[in-house]
Amino acid sequence: MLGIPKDTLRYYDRIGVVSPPRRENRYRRYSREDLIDLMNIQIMQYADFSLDEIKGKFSFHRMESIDPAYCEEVAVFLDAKKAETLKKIAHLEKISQLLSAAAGTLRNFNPENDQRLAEIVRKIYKDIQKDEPEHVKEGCDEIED
Amino acid sequence: MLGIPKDTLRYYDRIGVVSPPRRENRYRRYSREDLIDLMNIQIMQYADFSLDEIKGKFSFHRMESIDPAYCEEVAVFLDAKKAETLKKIAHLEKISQLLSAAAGTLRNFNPENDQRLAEIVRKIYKDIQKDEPEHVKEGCDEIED
DNA sequence: CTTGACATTGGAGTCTACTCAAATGTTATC
DNA sequence: GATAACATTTGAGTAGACTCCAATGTCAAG
Repeated sequence: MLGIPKDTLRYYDRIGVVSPPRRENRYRRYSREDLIDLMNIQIMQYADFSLDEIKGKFSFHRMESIDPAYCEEVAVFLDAKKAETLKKIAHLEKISQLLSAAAGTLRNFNPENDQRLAEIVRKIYKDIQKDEPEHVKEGCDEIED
Repeated sequence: MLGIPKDTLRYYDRIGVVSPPRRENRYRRYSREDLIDLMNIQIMQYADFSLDEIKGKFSFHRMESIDPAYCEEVAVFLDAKKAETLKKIAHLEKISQLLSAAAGTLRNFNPENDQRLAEIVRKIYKDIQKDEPEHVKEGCDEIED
């Protein structure tokens, strides 16, 4: 119905993401609620959430009354994810620039293009190093070959 | 020197990404060229290339003269990667909208927010389905519970 | 010559989200 | 009742990029 392979449904059951009740023959029977859960999972996977993050959250439709504290908790979680997403976008935009510049330099080797590329690479290199700043700078002249 | 753990360097050697020559004692000795390769790898990993994609490419500095055909080949490869990157950005922008709308709806449950969220979700659902269109639509009313 | 701190190797483990296989159980049809 | 087409389970395999381990080799200092 949702295009989810059966092995995947069994996997979800195993890890406790969506565990439908069973009939007497032990066959799984998915209720409307379960389907809604599964659709939510599809959406959230599209939005880069891991199954672990998805687990348990977003079962509002199973609740009698809506708990505002819980809503706020989830909203905060979504905000964090959004901040992360914006960071990723910024990252990809830098990559996009890098790729353009690199292709440009490859196509014609003028110093202007080369300059531009070098600068972008330098910026990105700084970004990489600030992500893992535990290493020392010195010693870049110890090679002989 | 570059902040790459030794096990990672050995791994790169094993899979043939960067295989430095050895001394008589079989110890690896990284030349300046190797270092440049490793830096390029860091940059390319930042740009979402897999080690497999990186392998062998981008050893321009080892070449005597620059082969324009090879340059063009790599440039085309970079163009493809850029197109992919732009798609990813568009995807993440949708996600960003989704997350805002979802958080908004959670914080105050007015029909306007709800409407907006529902519409975004609908759009995304279409996107998901066009990515894997092999499943049938009918049969959404076979549940009884 | 021993000790410690490095290096080497092959092989195994990690993580995530499936995906597949083999052995067995259930159900509908002929 | 036999057979096909489903369902069930446990357990293992996949990809990618590491990461860790044990056994062993190399080297400089004391």
